[in-house]
Amino acid sequence: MPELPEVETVRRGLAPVMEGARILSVEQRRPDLRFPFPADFTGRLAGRRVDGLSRRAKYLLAHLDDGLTLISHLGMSGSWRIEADGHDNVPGQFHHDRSKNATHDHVVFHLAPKAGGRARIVFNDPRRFGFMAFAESGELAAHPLIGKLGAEPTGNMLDGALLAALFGNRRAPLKAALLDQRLIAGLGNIYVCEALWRAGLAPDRAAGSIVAKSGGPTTACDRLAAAIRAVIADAIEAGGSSLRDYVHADGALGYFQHRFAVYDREGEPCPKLNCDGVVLRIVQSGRSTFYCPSCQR
DNA sequence: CGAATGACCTGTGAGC
DNA sequence: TGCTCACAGGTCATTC
Repeated sequence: MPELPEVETVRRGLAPVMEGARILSVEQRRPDLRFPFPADFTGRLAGRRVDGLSRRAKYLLAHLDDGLTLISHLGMSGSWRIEADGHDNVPGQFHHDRSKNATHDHVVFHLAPKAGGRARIVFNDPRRFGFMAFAESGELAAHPLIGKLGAEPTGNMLDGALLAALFGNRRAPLKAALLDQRLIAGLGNIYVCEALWRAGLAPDRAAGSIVAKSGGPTTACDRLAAAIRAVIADAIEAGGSSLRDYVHADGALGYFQHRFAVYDREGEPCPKLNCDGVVLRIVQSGRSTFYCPSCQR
C-alpha cells in the first residue's frame, strides 16, 4: 500500500535496527518476486555492514559498506517487520504476535544491530509485486530503476514553475501526469486523488491546461505544487497511511491515518468547507479516481 | 516521443 | 456456508 509516505515510515522504522548493523546471513525463500533476485543475492549480502538506509521515491535503499546498494520496492502488498532473533532482546523491539502466517515471508535478514543483540527483519509480500535489486558501487544514480525518476515531492524542489515545465502541453489527464514517476516520483493513486482535491483541480483535465499563459500571482500550478507537498508532508507526519494488509515496520498498526478527504469515499459529502458536492468515483486508465465534481474544476 | 492497455499475483469483501 | 466477481495503494512491456 505503499506510496512515498509509507515507504518513508518504513525507512524510519527500520533505520534504528538496520543502520550500523552487520548482516549475518540472509534467507531467500524463493527464486523471484516480481523479478528474479540478483545473482548470488544472499552471498553478496552476508557479512556486510549497513552504513545507511535512505529512500528515493518509493524505493528503499540500503547502503552497504562495500559500496553496494540494496534496492527494494514494496509493490502493492509488501511489508517489512522486525523481530527479535534468538534469545537476545533487541532494545525497544518488537512483538511478533500478529497471527500473520509466514506463507509470504520471502526474505529474512539476520542482523547483528549496532546496539547489540540479534534481530531479524522479514520481507512479506502476498502479491509479490515487490522486488529487490542491487546497484553496484557508483552506479546508483544511473541505475535503470532510479536514474529516470522525477522530482521528489518533498522539500523545495517541487514548485509551480517546475510543474509548469513538466506539464507543458501534455494532453494526458492530470491524474495520469501525477502518477507518472518520471515527472514526480513517489505519488500513487491515493495521494494523487488527495492532492487534486486540495488544489481544487479536476483529475480529468489535461495536464497542460493548468499551465498559465501569463501568470497571475498564484497559478493553478502553484496551488497544485503546494497541495502535493502538503499532502505528502502531512502523511509522513501521520506516519504514513494504511489500508488492509499494510503493516508498519515495527508492527504498530492503528498508527496510521485511515480516512482521506476523497479517496475511497464515493457517495460521501465533500469535506471541503462550504462545498455541497458529493464524492464521485470514476475510472482513469483502469484505476479508481475519487474527486468532488463541485469544487474540483 | 506520448498515451493507453494488458500483465504480473494473491487476498478480501460484496452479493447471491 | 460457499461460490463468483470486482477490486486493491505499483510498475513494466507492448501497442498504436
